[in-house]
Amino acid sequence: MANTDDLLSITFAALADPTRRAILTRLARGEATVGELGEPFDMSAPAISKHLRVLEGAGLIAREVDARWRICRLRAKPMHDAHDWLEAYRRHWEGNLDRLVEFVERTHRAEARKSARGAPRAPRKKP
Amino acid sequence: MANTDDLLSITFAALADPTRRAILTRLARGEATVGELGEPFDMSAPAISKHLRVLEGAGLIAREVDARWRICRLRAKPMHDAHDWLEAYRRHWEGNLDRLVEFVERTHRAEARKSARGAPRAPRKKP
DNA sequence: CTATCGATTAACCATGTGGTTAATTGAGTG
DNA sequence: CACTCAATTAACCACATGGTTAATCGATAG
Repeated sequence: MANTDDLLSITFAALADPTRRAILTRLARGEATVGELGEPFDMSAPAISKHLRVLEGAGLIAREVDARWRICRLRAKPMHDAHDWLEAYRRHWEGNLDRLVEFVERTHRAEARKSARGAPRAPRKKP
Repeated sequence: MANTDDLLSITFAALADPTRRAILTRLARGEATVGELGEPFDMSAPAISKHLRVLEGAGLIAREVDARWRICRLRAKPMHDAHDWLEAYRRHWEGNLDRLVEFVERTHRAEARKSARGAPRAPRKKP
C-alpha cells in the first residue's frame, strides 16, 4: 500500500479519482451518510466504502457512528497543504515563465550548454 | 492505463509521487536534461524516463530534443487547474466550517436526522 | 567505421487500485 | 426472537504503477 508514503502523496493520490472528488464536493455542502454519498454513483456499496477508506486514510474525511449510520464530514486540512504546494508554482502558470521568457531563454541556454560541453569525455561526475 | 481519465485525475495522479514532485521542483528552477533530473535519485535511468513520461502525459512538462540530450521544462498550466479545484474548499480549511461550527452543527443535524426518520420502512427512495 | 554516451524501449516482476459478489457485523423494529 | 437495513469485510479479478535489467536507437568523437 501507499502506507509509507508522505502525506502530500497520499493526499494527491486520494484526489486523483473523480468519484472521490465528487464525494468531497458533495460533503462540502454538508455531512452525509455513506448511503447518501454512494447514491449518485452506479457502483456497489463496497466500492464506495473503499473510496471512503481512502479519503479517511488521507485525512480528507472523518466518520462518526450514529446508530447504524456512518456520518461522513469533510476535513479539508490536507487540501490546504496540497494547495500550498501548488501555490509555489503560481508564477509559472501566471505568465512569462511558462511561455514568453522561456522561448528566449531556450536558445540562450542552448548556447550556454553547447559551450559548457567541448570536453565530451568525463562530462558530468560528482567530485 | 488512466488514459480515459479526466485531466484533473491525471494531474493529481502525476503529483502523487514524491520523485515526480521533486522533479517538478527542480524544473521550477530552470530547464534540465533527463540525466540532470535523474542524478539526485537512487534510481535507474528507465525509472526516471517513466516518471518523465507520466509528467509529460499530464502536460506538466515538455521535452525537446537537443542532439542526444532531451531538455525538459516545466508546464505549470495543469497545476493551475488543480489549484483552482482545491481553491473551492478554502473556506473549509480556513476556519469555522472545519472544526468550530461543525461541532454545533453536528448535534443539531443529528436531531434533524432523527426526526426525519420515524418511518423506518421506506426510508430513502428516488421518487 | 567503431566506440561511447544520453535516453528510451522491451520484458519482466511485485504490489497497489478499483471494481465485483457473497458473507458478516451491529442496530432497530415488530 | 426473527427480520431488515446500513455498512463493512472477505475473497477474488483485471489492470495500472513503480521499479528492475538487458537491449536498442541516434548522435558524436576519434
